[in-house]
Amino acid sequence: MEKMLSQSIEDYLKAIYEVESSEEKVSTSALSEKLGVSPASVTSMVKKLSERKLITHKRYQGVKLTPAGRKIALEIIRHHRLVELYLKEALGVPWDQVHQEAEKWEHVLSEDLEDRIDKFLGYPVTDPHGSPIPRRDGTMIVRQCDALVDVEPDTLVKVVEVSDHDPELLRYLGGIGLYPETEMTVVSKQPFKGPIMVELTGKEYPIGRNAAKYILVEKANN
Amino acid sequence: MEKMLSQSIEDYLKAIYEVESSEEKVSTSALSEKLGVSPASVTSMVKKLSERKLITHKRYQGVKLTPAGRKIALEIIRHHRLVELYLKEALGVPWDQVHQEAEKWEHVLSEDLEDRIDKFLGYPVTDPHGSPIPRRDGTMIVRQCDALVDVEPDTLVKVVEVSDHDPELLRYLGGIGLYPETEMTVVSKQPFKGPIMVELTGKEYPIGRNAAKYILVEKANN
DNA sequence: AAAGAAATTTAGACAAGACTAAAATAATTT
DNA sequence: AAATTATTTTAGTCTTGTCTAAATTTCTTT
Repeated sequence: MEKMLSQSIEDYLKAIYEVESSEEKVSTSALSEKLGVSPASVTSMVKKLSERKLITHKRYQGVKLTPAGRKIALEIIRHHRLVELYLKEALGVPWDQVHQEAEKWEHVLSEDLEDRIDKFLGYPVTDPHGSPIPRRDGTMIVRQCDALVDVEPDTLVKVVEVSDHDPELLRYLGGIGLYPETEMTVVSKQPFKGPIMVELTGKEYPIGRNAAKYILVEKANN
Repeated sequence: MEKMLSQSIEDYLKAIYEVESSEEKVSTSALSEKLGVSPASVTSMVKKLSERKLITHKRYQGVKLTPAGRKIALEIIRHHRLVELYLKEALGVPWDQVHQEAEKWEHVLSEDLEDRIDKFLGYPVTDPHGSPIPRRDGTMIVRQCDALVDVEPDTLVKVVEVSDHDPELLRYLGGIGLYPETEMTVVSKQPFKGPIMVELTGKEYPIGRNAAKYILVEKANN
């Protein structure tokens, strides 16, 4: 018996999940930033979500998802990632555009359609950016990997995941052939916070330090 | 340069278009009924739509779409019908369910995705219920046809269109093999407002008078 | 033509979710 | 430790779209 949740609530829960994944504390300001909404708005929504037992909250100390809240967040993320992959596979939408489309579609996907899409795609486990797709039961496989920016030069790595939030970065990476599963060598890290040079398909390309934070890799078994 | 319209506004414009197609006047109560909101709510939305020049309105006399309003209504209907057909063709959603899914999807379809779906489907002209799909330029082909309820017995007809609003009716019709393009013979009209008997694939089936209002047919060239 | 019924509009309230400005608390610097 | 700065919360407002109840207008009946 699914309760009907507003799109706003779904967006907040998803944002909280995502901040929880990368930061220690889920602060009001982090959510404000992420959702493009004023801090005051976050506070009032946080109050509502607490009342509904979807998060816990101690004044001035950030929020945490309850199991119920996490379940919903993962369901939305599942929708999002299935839709991303579906749009790419079935309709040929380029990988730098699927994210913004999915932001809208994730909220209108029925369970029935979710299942049909899942089946059509052959029960996939990752989306076009390499992010794991949560299962229907609210579990998700998390892989151990490193940010490209932290990898030492002269290492052969395999791309695991690329953040989907910056279309321009995705276009650049797509242009040089850098996708999840791509293997490449970290050649050097230029000094003074300069770019990281990587080699793939025989050529060298620069990747900015900031961008390299959002590219997750694992050491390839060379 | 598309103005961003709320889902409510889109729903009202679509409802007005649909009522305009079948009734003389688009009354407050008809919209109230169709949209499932109170008459008072309709009045206040009507005021807003008038101000935006999407409809014209004379107090106590119903509303009319302006060309701008009609363009938007047809765009939403185009989305709706493309999505209906797409869900059926690409994902195998049964024809009695596509309507309610499309009610949600029609509001989140980008122009780019609209084009991709249109192309995928081979630029179709009708949806799964036989309704014409408006073109991108805001035009729509309207066909001349009769309600099944008005057809004289002993006539060979071809089904043109079936209303998509009652899933149960659609399931029944699907069960007896009655779809758009199906040819059948009107055998008799039972007295005392009894059902209409039709023959298709060698068998006779009853269709209620009320249902028969929502089945549009044309005389087949026998 | 007047009375009653039906439809429409007005008036006022409410919920969701956003905002700004100001107050309260926490963190940082001196 | 006090002062300054940053973060968070409170208080109050706004917009959108809904509602109910009451008033108005139109339609129908006699």
